Amino acid sequence: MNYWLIKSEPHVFSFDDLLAAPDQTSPWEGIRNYQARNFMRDSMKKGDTLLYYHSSTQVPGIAGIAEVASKAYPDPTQFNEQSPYFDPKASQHNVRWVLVDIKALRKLERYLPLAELKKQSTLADMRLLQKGNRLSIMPVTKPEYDFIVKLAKKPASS
DNA sequence: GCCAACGTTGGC
DNA sequence: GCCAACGTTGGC
Repeated sequence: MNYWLIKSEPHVFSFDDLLAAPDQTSPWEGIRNYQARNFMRDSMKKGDTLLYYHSSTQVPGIAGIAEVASKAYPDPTQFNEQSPYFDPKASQHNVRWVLVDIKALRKLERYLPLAELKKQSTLADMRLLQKGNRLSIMPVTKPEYDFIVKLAKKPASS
């Protein structure tokens, strides 16, 4: 069982949107970064646990817990000229991008802002918090995951 | 295969 | 909107 953090811009697709989707499941479209793609293609397994992170928003942070609901398969938006994720260099015979389905499990007891995560010495080595990190999918260690779940159960400290 | 130019991400 | 950091592209 692996743990991952995935980033989404909430104005595009928030954790609440995922909760509201049929069966709380949705294809996770539009990943156009090779490192992130390779994680999905090579390392993600159905049933892996996901921390759902909101980026590019007023208060970035972790909103909820989801799981991988399928293995990787071709992202159909790469073939769709109408899609913002269209990739002219991709074709049915030359699949460039894959995706996995994700399923919302539950919201965290409270939203965990990035600023609060940064204050946790336990998380000092977390990939999310490293300078210049731009990956939209990144591995999370089990200790990091456990700590974050526990942190969400505590009231926010001022 | 180098690397400059350009594009994107994402916090602030 | 700014800008640092990083990724991608393409000429050579």
